[in-house]
Amino acid sequence: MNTVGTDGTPSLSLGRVTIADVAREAGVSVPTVSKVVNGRYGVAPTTFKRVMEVVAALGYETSLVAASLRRQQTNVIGILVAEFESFSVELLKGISSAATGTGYELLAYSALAPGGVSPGWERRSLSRLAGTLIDGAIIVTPTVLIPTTSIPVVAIDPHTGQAGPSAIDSDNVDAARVATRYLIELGHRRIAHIRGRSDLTSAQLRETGYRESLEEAGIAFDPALVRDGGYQAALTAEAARELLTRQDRPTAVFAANDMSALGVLAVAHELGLRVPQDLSVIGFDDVPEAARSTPQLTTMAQPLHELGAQALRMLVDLLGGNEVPQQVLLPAELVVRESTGPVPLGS
Amino acid sequence: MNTVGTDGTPSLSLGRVTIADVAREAGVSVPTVSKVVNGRYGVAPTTFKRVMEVVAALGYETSLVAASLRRQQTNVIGILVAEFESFSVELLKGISSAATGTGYELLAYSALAPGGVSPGWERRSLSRLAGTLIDGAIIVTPTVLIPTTSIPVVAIDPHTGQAGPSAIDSDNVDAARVATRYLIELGHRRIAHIRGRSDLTSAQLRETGYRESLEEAGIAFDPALVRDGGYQAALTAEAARELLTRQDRPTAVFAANDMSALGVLAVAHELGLRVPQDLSVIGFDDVPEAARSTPQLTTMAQPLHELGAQALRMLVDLLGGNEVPQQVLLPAELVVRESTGPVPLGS
DNA sequence: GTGAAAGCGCTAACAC
DNA sequence: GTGTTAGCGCTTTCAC
Repeated sequence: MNTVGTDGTPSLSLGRVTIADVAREAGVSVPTVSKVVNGRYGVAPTTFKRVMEVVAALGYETSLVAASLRRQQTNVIGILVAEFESFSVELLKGISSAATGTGYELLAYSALAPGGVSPGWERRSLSRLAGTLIDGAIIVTPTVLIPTTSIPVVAIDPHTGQAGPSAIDSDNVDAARVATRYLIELGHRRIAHIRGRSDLTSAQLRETGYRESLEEAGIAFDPALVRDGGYQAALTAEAARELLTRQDRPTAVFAANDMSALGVLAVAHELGLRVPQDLSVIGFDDVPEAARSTPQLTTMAQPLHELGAQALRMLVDLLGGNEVPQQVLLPAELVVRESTGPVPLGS
Repeated sequence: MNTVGTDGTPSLSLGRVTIADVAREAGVSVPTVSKVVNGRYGVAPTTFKRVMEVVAALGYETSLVAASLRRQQTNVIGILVAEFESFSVELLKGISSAATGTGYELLAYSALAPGGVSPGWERRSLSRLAGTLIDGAIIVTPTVLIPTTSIPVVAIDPHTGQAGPSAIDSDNVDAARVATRYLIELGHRRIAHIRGRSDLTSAQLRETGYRESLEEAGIAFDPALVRDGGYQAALTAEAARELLTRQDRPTAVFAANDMSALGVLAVAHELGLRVPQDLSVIGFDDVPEAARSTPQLTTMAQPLHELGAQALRMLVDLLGGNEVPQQVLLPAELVVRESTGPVPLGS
């Protein structure tokens, strides 16, 4: 990119300043500049000084790409997400604060598959980045089981199946039990459940918790009250419409996550049902939107920041050659807001 | 990394699968694999098929790093942030949704300077990534004026000074006027202002709007009521303590952003001042925390998602060789919650 | 239609 | 102390 004019001075081209530009300008070889820049021993003080001056003057900064191609280590941790939305971004905040001071830089990557989430995005991203750009990765809600890879990996909200990477998650069964039990305590007996993404353990475990609480209360499980929402508001809408237009419609809905719960709220509104007078809705996650909806959403709050922070700490441990647990479960907490209330009279 | 056993089959080493592994396995040369993978013309159908099969079998994916070192273009857009916190992360959501379908991938990068924000982090990150890893960049709240660089850049909440890159921001002067005017309408006359980061135009313009509204209402500007908060809760605390322990303390505070406003709320609580009965507080940004504080924060809501989305669209335009405006201003909106109220009797 | 050679910017080994 | 050589994984001429 950069060229040298006929007078020998570097031209002010638009390209990036390379190590060769610095070497030429300082009158030394490329490896010498490399040594100076990386603080290696074996450089004369005067040479060191001269090179540093040129580096400063030219504003040279080593290219992450070139360096990482050659080196085995980059001190960069990758966070792989399908897209940047409420859930992943809350985790990111926790990861970021935990990463401060560790010496690692953060690279959050989203391949943004056109046409929705394409299964296997994380395997693809991982292959593209691992071994070169990043030293380790945190993968958020993977769509496939991550194979044992070249670099340490930690999953948040992991995929179903055995033998995946180390994973962090909320105690989904317990949280789902608490959520369902809360609705039961409010007097509800016809409680629907909007399932999450069936390939994630979290979705399966939340359904398990739901069923367990029903059973515990002696309420027969009714398959007609369980629908798929895929953790997305849009996918939930149709399911909710079916559920809420039944003649024996449920008086309460436990949605597998907040996005789904918000989808239920929208459909309820559209059908003229008042929440919580006619219908109670409880979500899961406590993303920021939960506190901003009308009515505000009652939900099982996941410690999203802490989930992210723990994942980062585990990954740093792994990177340091330490052993880490195969699975860590953090407790979720019931946050009562406005979308839940006593069962309607006459139900 | 990958080795070939004495029997000629590739060993199952832990390293990444390289193009050479695929070539060897398929019995073709490396360039041929490259052509197949990149869909170039001039490959026999049978060869194409065989290579693709090996690619699938081995799970090969081209390395972003190696490819971008050689290529001039990567189809990756970089988002450079100091750290992942409420503000930057809300922008990220907007950027992400606007980027879907454009064919660009997103790489959000945080160098996480140890010991707080180090000035110039974005210049450093940009140098490390530009020209190789990313085709263009969006820089959030830069700490220095970004020089004209090798790649297109768009700034959100730009640095002061002339001739920076194209920038997106809220209409800060107008928004600050609205905020201050609202407090005045509530009867307040002793209105303090916690300034933002003085190197950002947003902070300067918010102070300008504040002063203009005071003047408009015939209230003399009192320098003693203006303190620095640096857009951070922690930095704001001391300033707020000074302000609120004065005998002629203000009855209202206009904080330059929500983090500062939250800092004021904390100090007020600590001093036993009731908000809004004893003190009104208004913030700026409307980050998620604003709706979750006690009391909930009245604030000037920036269209954070839209700011991010616009930035992305501008960058894509720039990347496409189109002209874009030097500056785009989006309107902010007053969101009244619980932290503001009429001036206390007897003040 | 295919492969040999060169080179992107950098760092690691090893001469000198 | 410093420079020469090699090579990371890939793409791009350009012969054959």
